[in-house]
Amino acid sequence: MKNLRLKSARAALDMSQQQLADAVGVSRQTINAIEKGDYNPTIKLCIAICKTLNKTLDELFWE
Amino acid sequence: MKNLRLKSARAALDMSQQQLADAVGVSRQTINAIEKGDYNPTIKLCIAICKTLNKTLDELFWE
DNA sequence: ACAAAAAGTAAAATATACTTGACAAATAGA
DNA sequence: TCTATTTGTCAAGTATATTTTACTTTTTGT
Repeated sequence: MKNLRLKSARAALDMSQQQLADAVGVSRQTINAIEKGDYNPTIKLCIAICKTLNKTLDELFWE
Repeated sequence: MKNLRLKSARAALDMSQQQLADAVGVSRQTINAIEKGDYNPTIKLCIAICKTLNKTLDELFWE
């Protein structure tokens, strides 16, 4: 299932996938894959994404 | 840095590392390493741990 | 309509999460 | 003290997260 909360939080800051990827130090494809939902990032990356987007783990990754 | 919140939540349910490991489907060494803090589990595993211990991601893994 | 940027996707390579097996140190109970 | 359980730790192997390159499709701006 897609992570629409992540996509939405990124859009709210007007960031591209590339910009978010650069900010957290991964490739654009990794961000794309996380939003697409077909895999399982590390918690460290999730936390970096949350901090960049001013959200918490529960807000973006809790089910 | 050690994850003492995880260790504490596990102790509160009187579970051994082995029992938690079995409950979430990983090895005991993986649980030990996460509590020891010297690595970076996947979000899927973190969520499984949280559900088993009746906690949320923010409670156990947010900084 | 056109061009440029952003997003979706895929295959092969690399980095690292996680397993297995094993053993020592620490803790708990009789 | 003695034994059993739990925890800490290590090395080698396997599974998978992430990268790189590359190409197509979709969206955005003029």
